Parts: sequence; structure tokens; C-alpha cells
Amino acid sequence: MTKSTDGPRRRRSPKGEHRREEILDAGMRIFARGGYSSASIASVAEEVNLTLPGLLHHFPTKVDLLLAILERRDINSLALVGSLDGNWRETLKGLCRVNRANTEIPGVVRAFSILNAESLIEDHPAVGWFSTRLAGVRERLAGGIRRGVEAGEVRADIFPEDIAAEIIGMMDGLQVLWLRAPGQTDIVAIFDGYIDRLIHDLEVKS
Amino acid sequence: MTKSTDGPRRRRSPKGEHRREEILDAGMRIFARGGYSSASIASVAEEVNLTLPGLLHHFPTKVDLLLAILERRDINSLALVGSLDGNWRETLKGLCRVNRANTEIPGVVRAFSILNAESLIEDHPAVGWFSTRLAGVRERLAGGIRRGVEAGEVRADIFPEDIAAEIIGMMDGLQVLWLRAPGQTDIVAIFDGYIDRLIHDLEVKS
DNA sequence: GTCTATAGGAGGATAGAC
DNA sequence: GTCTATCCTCCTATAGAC
Repeated sequence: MTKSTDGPRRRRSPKGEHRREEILDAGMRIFARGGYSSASIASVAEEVNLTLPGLLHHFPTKVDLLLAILERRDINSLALVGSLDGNWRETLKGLCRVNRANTEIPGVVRAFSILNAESLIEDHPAVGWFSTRLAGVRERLAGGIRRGVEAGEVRADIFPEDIAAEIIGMMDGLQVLWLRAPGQTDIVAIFDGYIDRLIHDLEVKS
Repeated sequence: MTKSTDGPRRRRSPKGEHRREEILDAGMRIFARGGYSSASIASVAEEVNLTLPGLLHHFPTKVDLLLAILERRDINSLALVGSLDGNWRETLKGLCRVNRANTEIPGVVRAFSILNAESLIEDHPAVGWFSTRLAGVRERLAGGIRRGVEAGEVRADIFPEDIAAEIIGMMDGLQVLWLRAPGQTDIVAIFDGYIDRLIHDLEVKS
């Protein structure tokens, strides 16, 4: 009853909790360099000055480590997801802010870009997470656009789900281009320009 | 002088040449399932009813096999690249045709989507190929749009390189979404709709 | 909570016969 | 051109001491 209740909180000692966070940070860095399958958890252990068994005490398997990293990302991005519920124009502008903020954390973007494609592999441990996440973001985005249609602000001859998929595809695709050639890709200007045109095209002409 | 001249042609026996093609096809299928690093060349050998050393006779290392697959893709896509040189509107419509044709070969799209992101990894054997390819396609695309500007058909206040990057990002990103949820993503309709709006937005208003 | 030591397995590549 | 047999390296994970 004291240990088997594995809720989101209720962790061990403060020191262990701190170690846990360190390991998650290091894991993110390692996965950012090589994705999941080609990365070794031994290198993660090395990054935090632990031996391999020492690390495995906190995360029994490599999959556990990956899922913990993904889970933490979910929690951290709740604030951003919250911004998907207001006015449709604000929603799209919010995505521009997310995109801009992402340029400050290329390591995180890198890890998730690689993991995103890698999770297309059958039986990859992250398939579930990315599928669920995609469905959720797409539904929220489509919902925002749909409310714009219902409010008479957005053209009624478009499909909100398709527009949502288009936007997500653009964000993800641009990130890969940006990571490959950062100096030649002004991802902020490109995405802002795209969203500006999209807003203009979606608006009901007055 | 007879063997050391390793030009693009000049292969061994007809039977060997046939085997070579079989192996490349099988390699594509295997990489489509798991990308490069998590795939084993032994499974490729199994697909063509060869032992591992038997396969390594044709491609000495795993990297050689990967590069041969990429090289062949280059040759096969020359026809498509050729279509990037005409009128800017036709160029963009040509991309729609490529996108539509891609829905017929999900295996190839899958392999290249995974490899594309995987090659972001430092020292990945495919970095060079994807970098060169991206630079080439982007330059050709931007060139087409630039000629549209010079012809007075396209607005002069846009950056052709940025628009080119935007389009490539959209194509690549949509492919990942489509591969993850094929039934819920009408990639042809979405990309066609995007290109239609883009053409409209780029046109100089008359 | 962290260590040493080690089991156990998979994958890439080579040597040499046919 | 294809095989059998083998080597070596790297990785995940476990056992058990401190």
C-alpha cells in the first residue's frame, strides 16, 4: 500500500528523485544524438557518472527509460496544449510561438524528430505514444478550426481535420529540414509566413 | 584494367547482376520495416535465400548495401527531377503528381521517411546523400519559383528558397503522418489543396 | 542506491573450402 | 558465386556484495 501505489507522485528519496531527473535529461541528450535503437543506455549511465547497473536500478529496462522521457514531455507540453482551445486565429498564432520556442531547444526537437520517424517501425516501443499524441493534437487543432467555421469566420468548404494534418505535417517536416541545414533554414520566418497565408486563405472574405 | 575500372556499368555476370537487383529490392523492404540501424543484413540475405557471407560477396558491408539502394533511387528519380525545370505552375503541379504516385509505393516512401530522419544522426552513413539531395531539390525548386518572379508572374516580396523549403517540409512531414495513420490521412487531397492555395497566394494579383 | 562480475545473445565481418 | 565455420565486438540484463 505504501510502495505499490505507483501514482504520478510518490517517489523514493529526494536524492533518488534528483538522480532520476538527471538520468532523464541525459537520456534525452543521448536519444537526440542517435535515436532510440542505436543508442546505448551505458552511454546514458556514463553521462551521469553511473555504472550501467546503477542506472538500471532507476529504470529497469531501456524501454522504461524511453517511456519515462516521453511521459515527462507530455507533462511539460500541457501548457502549450492548453493554448489550443481559444479563438482559431490565436490557436494558429500560438503554434508560431511554440515553433519559435523550439528553436531554443534544438536538442529536444532533434530527439523527437528522430524518434517520431523511428516510431514508424513496427513494434517500436514509442508507437503508442506518438500515435496517441498525433491523434490528440490533430483533434484539438481541428476542433479549433471547426469552431471558427461554426462562428462564420472560417470558410465552410474546407475540412478541419485535413487542415490540421497539413499544419502538423508542416511543423514536423520543417523541423527535419531545419536540423539538417540550420544555417540555411529560417524556420521561424518560414512557418510564420505559412501560417499568415493560411489564416488569410481560411478567412471568410468580407 | 579489366576489373579496377569500377564505372557505373561494367558488372559481372548476368546472373550476378540479377542477384544484385534482387538484393537491392529486399534491402529496400527490410529498411522500410526498421530503418537502417535496427535492420540486420542477415534478414536481407534470408529474403533472397542467401546466407550472410553469400550476400556480403555482392555488398562487402552493410553500408555498401545502403549506399547502393540510395544510388539506385537517385537514378530512378531522375525523370521526376527533370520535371522541376519548366513553368513554375507546372513545377508545383508536377510535385502533386509525384505525391500522388508515391501513394502507390508506400514501402519506398516508408523506407525513405525513416532513413531521412535517421540520417540526422551524426556519422550516419546516409547523411551525405540526404544533404546533397535536399540541397539539389531545394535549389531546383527555388530556381523555378525565381524564374516565375522574373517573369512577373510571382509576387516579388517572397523568398524562393524559403518557399522551396516550405514545400519540401510539407511533403516530407505529410508522408510521416500518412504512414502513421493511412486511413485517416488523405495525403493526395491535403497536398493538392495546399499547392492550390500556394499557387493562388504566389500569383501577382491582376 | 550503487557497485563488481558475469551471463546471454545478436549482429557484422573474415577465412578458406567447393 | 556460394557455402560452413568461426571470431569479435557490442549490448541488455541479472546476481549478489557493500
